[in-house]
Amino acid sequence: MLENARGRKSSREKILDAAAELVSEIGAGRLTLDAVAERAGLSKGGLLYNFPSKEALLQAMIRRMIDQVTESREALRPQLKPGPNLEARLATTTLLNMCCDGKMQEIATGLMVATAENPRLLDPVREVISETLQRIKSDSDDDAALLGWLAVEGLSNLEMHNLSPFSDQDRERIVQAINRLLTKGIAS
Amino acid sequence: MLENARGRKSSREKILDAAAELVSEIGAGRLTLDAVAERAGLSKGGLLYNFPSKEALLQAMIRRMIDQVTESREALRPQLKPGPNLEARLATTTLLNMCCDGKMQEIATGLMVATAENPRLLDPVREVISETLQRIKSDSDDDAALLGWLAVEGLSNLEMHNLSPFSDQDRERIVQAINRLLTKGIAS
DNA sequence: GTCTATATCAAGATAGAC
DNA sequence: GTCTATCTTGATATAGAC
Repeated sequence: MLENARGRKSSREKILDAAAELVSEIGAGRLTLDAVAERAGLSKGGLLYNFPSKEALLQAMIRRMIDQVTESREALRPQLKPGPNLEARLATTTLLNMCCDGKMQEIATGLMVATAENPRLLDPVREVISETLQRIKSDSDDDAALLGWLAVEGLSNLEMHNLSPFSDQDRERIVQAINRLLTKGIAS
Repeated sequence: MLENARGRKSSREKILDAAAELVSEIGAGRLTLDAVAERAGLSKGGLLYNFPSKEALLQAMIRRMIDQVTESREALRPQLKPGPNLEARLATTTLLNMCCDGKMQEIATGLMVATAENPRLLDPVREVISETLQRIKSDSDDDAALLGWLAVEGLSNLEMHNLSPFSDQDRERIVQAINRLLTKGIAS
């Protein structure tokens, strides 16, 4: 899907890669078509052939980020043992994994550009989040699942913006506490 | 502090108000000095006398947002009954209150502009978050406080970007669950 | 499908009058 | 302290050649 018959990345993919890299390197507000074109190894005209406007490019960036998250979650599904709060565990683990390999930064800053340029670009994200909530609700009885999910949202948001005050040790304890919450629930 | 001897707002304050309003109305990426000046009721020259550059304006916006959060927290302090996890309860309640009156949106989008233009503008925010963590750690023994705080961070982040999938009913349940967590801890 | 050249414009910032 | 006028830059987008 991502490569053509010869096994080489399409211009489209190269452009999206370049844009994602740039956004995490130079910051969201400084993403320009010139820079993207140069990084992707083609001219601005070539870029604008593939994406007729900057907004089209941003839209495609968001779309791809969403698809990556979904893919990660489904790749993880067969590895988790069934049990209570499975969907919540899937959602949280997926997010936590992404934080570590730098992808999350790209996603965050990508979203940043999106909201800065045009809040409507976030519509597909809204939809995914809504679906995730349904999923989590559909397989959990208590509120622990929601709390755990929200805590991970909070943690990854902080990490996305380089605002996390936690040491590695702190983070490890927190992750374990969230897992405990998802398996044992809130004290009654 | 915010008003001069005649009880009228200073230009500085009018400008900061205007900028905050605009950011929540037209989006972070579209905040221009022209627009701010017009909304504040003065010329661009006048604006640039008060804030010599756009970056200076953004910096002041961030500063004021932080101060508002701190003030809210300290105003709340005498109203909460002492007990376990007081600092965590203060932090979470403050955040949750701000979400409701629209201020939070302004803050969020303000931060958005900041990161888009220049990640370093977030340095003071980093500092505040770090202080908050110290505060919370210093008066709680378990991890429930951290989890509750993170969950509220997650919730308010979603609400800040208009991404919250929760109904009023959902939200109410979640807030209660967080309070339960902060008073009763995680099941062991 | 990709390139170069160019039109167009918006925005930040400066200078100097009042 | 605020205004108007102007400079300058940088970025999106178009047009048409290859």
